[in-house]
Amino acid sequence: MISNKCKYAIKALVYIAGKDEEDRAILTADIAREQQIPRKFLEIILRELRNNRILESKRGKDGGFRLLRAAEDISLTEVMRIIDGPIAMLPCVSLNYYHKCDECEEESCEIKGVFEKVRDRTLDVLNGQTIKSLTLS
Amino acid sequence: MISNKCKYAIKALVYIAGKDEEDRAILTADIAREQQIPRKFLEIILRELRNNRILESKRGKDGGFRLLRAAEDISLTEVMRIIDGPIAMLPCVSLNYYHKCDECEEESCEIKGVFEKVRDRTLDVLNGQTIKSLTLS
DNA sequence: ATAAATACTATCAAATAGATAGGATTAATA
DNA sequence: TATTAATCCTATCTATTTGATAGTATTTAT
Repeated sequence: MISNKCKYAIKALVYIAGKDEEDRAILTADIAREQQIPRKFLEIILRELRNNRILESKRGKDGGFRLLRAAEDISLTEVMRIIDGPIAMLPCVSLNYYHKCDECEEESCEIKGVFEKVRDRTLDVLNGQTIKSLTLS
Repeated sequence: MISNKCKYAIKALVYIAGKDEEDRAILTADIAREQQIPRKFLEIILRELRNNRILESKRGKDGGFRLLRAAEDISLTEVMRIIDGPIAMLPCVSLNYYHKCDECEEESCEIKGVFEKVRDRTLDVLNGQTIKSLTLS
């Protein structure tokens, strides 16, 4: 399962992308209210997205958040990896967070192959998705 | 990611299935040693698999564990669901552990569709797999 | 100055992960 | 019946993650 935090992050980004034509920074409070996300928790999430160059923020009056890039250039997998880390089901088949299992040798691992296939089929679905494509659905 | 516990469970079952022709109960200590799994932790896992009718156990001298069903009748998903719970990435798309998200209405959820596809492609891979098929790979 | 926003720091509670310890119970067998 | 070898059970523990809240500092437009 993805975490609530990750779900909130995706929903917040889709919400911001949906307000794009308004040409103003989007408020944490608005997102929190509309998407039913705990406000202070959302603050943390938005700051994390800003620190990872998904969002830009402006402080003070008329402040808020905007997408730093076009919505079609922000992939779903990028957001998921920032918030939750690996997408793969085993560390030893992760493309972005690979590390060897302590207890087993990969050459003789009986389960690695299956989870490589799961990873590939999962990425087949996720790789095509962007904040833009989610906004349209 | 699946938990270590789940990985241990699968590996233990594959190990037991591999010793099938020997017609004797398999010891926790042997599995722990061969598969490099912490022994006391493995005890808990094996008991849990027994409680869920995957394994049978015999106590006392000459005791140990055996598969309760044929290895080809124990699916990978069944084991994963016993140990880790849902396979899906969102509660609202889980087939076996469904529950509605607190904060969103499913009819208007922008992300549900994608994660339904992920679930389906994941199960396409996992559903064909059994403890037997893993033993052969 | 004031108001309105994000930024930051600290903290917290509950759940989960990943175990470990120690003794109770059961069963085979000498 | 004593011994040995195994699972069973209960309790406990530490660290991490999840999901969040509180309070204050800082920035910015007007």
